[in-house]
Amino acid sequence: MTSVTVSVDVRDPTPPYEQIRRQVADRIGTGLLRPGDRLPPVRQLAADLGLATGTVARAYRELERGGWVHSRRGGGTRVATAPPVAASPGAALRDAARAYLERAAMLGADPAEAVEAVRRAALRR
Amino acid sequence: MTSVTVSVDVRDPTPPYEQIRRQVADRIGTGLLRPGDRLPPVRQLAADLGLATGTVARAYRELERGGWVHSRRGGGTRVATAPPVAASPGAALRDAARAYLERAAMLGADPAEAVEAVRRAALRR
DNA sequence: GGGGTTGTATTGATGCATTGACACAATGTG
DNA sequence: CACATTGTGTCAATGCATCAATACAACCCC
Repeated sequence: MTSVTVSVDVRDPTPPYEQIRRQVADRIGTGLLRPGDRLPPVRQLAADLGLATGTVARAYRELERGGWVHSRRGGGTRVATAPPVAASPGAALRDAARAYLERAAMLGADPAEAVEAVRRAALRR
Repeated sequence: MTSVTVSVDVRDPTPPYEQIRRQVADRIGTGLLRPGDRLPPVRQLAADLGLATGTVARAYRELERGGWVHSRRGGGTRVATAPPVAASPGAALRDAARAYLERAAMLGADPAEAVEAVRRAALRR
């Protein structure tokens, strides 16, 4: 039951509640967490991460405000039925590919070079 | 004189000094900023971003602590002669490709699919 | 050398994030 | 219906980030 797919880096100046918020939103946006999936109780996640329950509660509150999850007293917190972004691994892969191309362009590489770089990196595995 | 390639998002809970630190470190790591290149004076960058000079000074201090830049009173702040990471666009592109593959793997895509996704995304331009 | 530039340090004030403890409300379960 | 679970709210205390203003120190250039 190591479970939680969330971690907090205490050396990162980004507030812990925001680190949690981002990771959960990302996992929903990529479809790794799907509508209806249950998140850990605030107390449990807080204990796992070494945080106060209020901090995790803050993260869940922000996620709810963004439409990512839905919380109910006694009922726990679950991924919303209609998250704010298309949530499928396929769409996420397209997004990642597009972001990578943009990054490559910033580095002065044309699309062909970008593709080639991925091909080469894939071989190195 | 638009100049500075740095921006701060006030809605991001990440402290401004850290946002600046990351962007500058990234530009050095990608070779977009090269050893000896001059960074804006703290006062000017602070004015451009709407921050207090102390906040920018904090960012520069952290960058110096990390070996990214070197500051001298009256002499300004310049990119260090030997930044902590290999600083060339080529190396940065390889890093980006590797990171993209890792992300794709997290999304359940094998390397071949990952390459194909980039190829398709490149066509859409 | 002199004057402007630039990084650095300090101050007090303000707001936010977090902690730890506690209580309460709403839901689920036997 | 009881009881545990779970989210939520409150509280005071603590630390950090930021601001604005000021002063100082080291460097550059004419």
